[in-house]
Amino acid sequence: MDDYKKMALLFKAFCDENRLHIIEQLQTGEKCACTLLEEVSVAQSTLSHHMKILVESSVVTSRREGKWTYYSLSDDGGRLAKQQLNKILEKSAEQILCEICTK
Amino acid sequence: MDDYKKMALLFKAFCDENRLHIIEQLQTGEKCACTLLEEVSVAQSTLSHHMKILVESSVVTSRREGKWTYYSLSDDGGRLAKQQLNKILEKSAEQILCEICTK
DNA sequence: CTTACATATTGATGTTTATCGATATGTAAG
DNA sequence: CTTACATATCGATAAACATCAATATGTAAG
Repeated sequence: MDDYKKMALLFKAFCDENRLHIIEQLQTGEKCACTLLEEVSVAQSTLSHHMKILVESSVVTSRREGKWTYYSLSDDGGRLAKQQLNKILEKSAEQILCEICTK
Repeated sequence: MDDYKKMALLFKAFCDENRLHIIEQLQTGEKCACTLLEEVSVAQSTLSHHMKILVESSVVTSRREGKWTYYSLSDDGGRLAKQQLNKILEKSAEQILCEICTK
């Protein structure tokens, strides 16, 4: 089961304080890297590194427009993350039955 | 906002392949450490380390019974994780409106 | 075809994390 | 109060990761 590797990579998006901060900044809409750089106090190269991880995890998408790169939350990525979380936390039918019976 | 630190810690539960494997093993119900040790190919001390992280993230609960420690998925922890994921991925009302308008 | 600017990549460094073997603690049974 | 067994903690090590400054790439304007 190599699904675990992919899933772990997906959740890495949410494992770093700076990335959580970046994601929160994107809640109000698309932002260019230079705007994010003002909000998050890291070096430009560090921001670029985090953006790469976020895009690779599919949680964020990027769009180039001239000199600027705009980032935004991906609906598909969000859906995938929620779906994967549900999947990994889902209990088997037998366990649920078992819990009801022992109440 | 120190919420980020807590949130990052919570999602660390899902950032490691072995921990994902362990969580999946718990989907069918409570299991003792020695059973998990047979499933996941790591040293006993390593398993113990992962179980500590899982319990501290609130995703898993532990229960001691004699010599054995039993672990199971926590409903509260699962709820919290889902809630936090929804929170961090939630878009602002303005952005949603904006997206509708540009369609 | 330079210059200026935005972003990406590289290389180095310190920190965190996963892993293990060895040892300690905690618990039940003899 | 030993012994045996389950789990936790400790100390060391290697791999992964975040971070930065420096440099490269890519793009538009002069």
